[in-house]
Amino acid sequence: MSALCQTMMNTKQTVGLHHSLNPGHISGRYSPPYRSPERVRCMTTSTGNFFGGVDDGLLARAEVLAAVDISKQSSQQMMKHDGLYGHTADLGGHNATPSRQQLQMHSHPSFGPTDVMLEQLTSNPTMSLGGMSDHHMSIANSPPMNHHNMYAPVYSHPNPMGNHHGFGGHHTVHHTMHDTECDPRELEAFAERFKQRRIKLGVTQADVGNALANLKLPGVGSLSQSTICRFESLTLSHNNMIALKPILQAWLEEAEKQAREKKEAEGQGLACSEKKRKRTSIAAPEKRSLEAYFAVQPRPSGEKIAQIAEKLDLKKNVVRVWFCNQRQKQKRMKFSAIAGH
DNA sequence: ATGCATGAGGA
DNA sequence: CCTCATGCATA
Repeated sequence: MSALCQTMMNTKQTVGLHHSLNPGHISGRYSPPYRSPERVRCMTTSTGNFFGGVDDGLLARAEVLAAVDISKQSSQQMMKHDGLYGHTADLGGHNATPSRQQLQMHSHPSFGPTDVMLEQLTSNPTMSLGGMSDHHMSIANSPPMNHHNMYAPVYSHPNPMGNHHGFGGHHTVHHTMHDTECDPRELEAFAERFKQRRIKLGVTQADVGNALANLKLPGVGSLSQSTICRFESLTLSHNNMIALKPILQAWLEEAEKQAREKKEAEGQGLACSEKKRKRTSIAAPEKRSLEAYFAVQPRPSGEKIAQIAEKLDLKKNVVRVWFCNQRQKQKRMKFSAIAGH
């Protein structure tokens, strides 16, 4: 098991924040106001399955057949389906995922300097959902920060020497990985403790996310409520969990320290602009179909995706993204084999 | 808590 | 186009 850990821990990556995000001009999949006309169009007028959810089994089978059929009649080939991860194990185990670095700074144009008052680090019971705003600014990664820790939140360069982590000889390894344990058990325990203490402090997940920026750790900006939530519920990739742990740990310690010393509330006023993104909602029947397709081919080719999209009356990009997200989902800790404890 | 989406980085 | 880390919007 330790070997397993080793193999999947060789991804160091940044915890930077990106997303400069612009208003939802994107691709016109969402209509600005209210309910978008598109979001539910697939519910009743869809291709052929308009059954509320009666026979799933049959439907699923039918869809699978359809999927196979499609690939035959038009592609006549299986393309390159290399996604062999029907077995819930890999988590990037086989592929020594390199790494990535993503850091970029963007501060909200409207709010420059960000008042610093350590606000959210400790919040008193009176209010807890202080900053729902989005002032993600972020990091300026600093090169010289990685200690022995291979999971430094930010790493500065691609590392030319290659094999930094000996996942090749995964067995005699135990070396430098103290505080950044790759042990799922440890992570789980920490996540649990973290949540408990966070709640005790009366801080919301969103607060934590925003407060992270105040820690001013190199390469660490704020995070969303989503991410904090996923960390606590272990629904992040193993590597992601490991990368975030030290950061959240740092916040926790800092917050508890300050909670001890002082108690003062502060709200950071942040107005939100007008940037509403409409979330596409894929109706159940279509979703079931997609799942069926996914079962037989987790990584359909672009052409196949187009076919599926047409068949389900969904935009191709929506289908593509759905598959991407589905694949990612499989790799999340909670459901991956290694997390099984 | 989660579904769908964006974007960086890498082939 | 994919993978991954993340986020907005929403159930």
